[in-house]
Amino acid sequence: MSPRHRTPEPQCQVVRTLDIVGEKWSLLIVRDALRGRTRFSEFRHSLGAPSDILSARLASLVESGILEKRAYREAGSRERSSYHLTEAGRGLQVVIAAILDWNDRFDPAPTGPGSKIVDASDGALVHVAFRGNDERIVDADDVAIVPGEGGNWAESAVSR
Amino acid sequence: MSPRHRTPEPQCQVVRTLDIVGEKWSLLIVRDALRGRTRFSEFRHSLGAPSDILSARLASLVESGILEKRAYREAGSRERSSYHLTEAGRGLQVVIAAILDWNDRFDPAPTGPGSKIVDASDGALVHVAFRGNDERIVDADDVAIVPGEGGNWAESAVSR
DNA sequence: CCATCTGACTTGGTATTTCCAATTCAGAGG
DNA sequence: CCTCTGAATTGGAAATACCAAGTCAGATGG
Repeated sequence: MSPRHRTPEPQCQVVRTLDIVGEKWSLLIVRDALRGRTRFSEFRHSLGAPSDILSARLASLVESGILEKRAYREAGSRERSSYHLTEAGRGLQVVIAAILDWNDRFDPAPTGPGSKIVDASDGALVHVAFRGNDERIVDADDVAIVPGEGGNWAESAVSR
Repeated sequence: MSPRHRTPEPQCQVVRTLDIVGEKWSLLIVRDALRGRTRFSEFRHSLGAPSDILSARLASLVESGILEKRAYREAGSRERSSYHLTEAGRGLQVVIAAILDWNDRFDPAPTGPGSKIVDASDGALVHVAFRGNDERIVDADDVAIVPGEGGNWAESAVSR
């Protein structure tokens, strides 16, 4: 079940991240969680995912520290589990937001955007951008992705 | 082959985007393309993906306007195809960058980051952040994802 | 020309993953 | 007990990915 542990451990951040949220439904669960959903039945209804994979994905997201499992009890029901974003899970908001921005720009839904990102204080629209070490905004055309310390890009099949 | 066209067309931007780059290998191909790779053999070597699915993914990325197919000819070889990012494809750099940032922060590779994002002019590190309508940086804790015009979040299984 | 080489696909068979329906399971309540 | 409800599991069908081998087109070379 777990692509969470592989041999050897990949160094590419994209591969590492996809190992955590790259399986089908995983990122949509995170999106739903960011929308405030916490329960199995809520995810099930809003996503329409099969219950067996939903069950598996929730477990795997808990295992990788994206969600945290808590117990809750509704009056007249037995104890059940709810799933809450951890700090790491909330951190994925930027990734989701980048996806929203990208899609609005390059593949907008005819009915208009399903979600938008706003400043919680005033409701103003917010977008994702590149920021330098100071608070300066850097134009997307001026940034480049270059190898880091752990990066051997030229290697074959190891950049995974 | 094509999840590119579905019934009905999903309004959630995340679903729409995953329909384009959510299949296995797709986003890694984009990452490689951002690193400057353009040829089938280059993708094949650096990714280690099976040639049949690499072939299918390249075709599907071309079809959805992320990559553009061009012909090239190496001295002493027959004409072949190379794959270049379109504007939409280059736009995915922000998404990739957000993933890099997230992974560095919450799941860093023991050997150090495989890639980093820099300002091309001075090589300084650059990060992904939220930006308001002016050039003001908005703290991640102060942003919220809310329904847009096309968003009926409460609905069941339609938020797909 | 016919044979051979090389890189880019295809193909055929197997393994893995997802899907779906039906079932089980754990309590709560009658 | 018997039933109800929501979460999780099971078994089998379908889709997807994987792997090795084969094709195919055009260059090179006898």
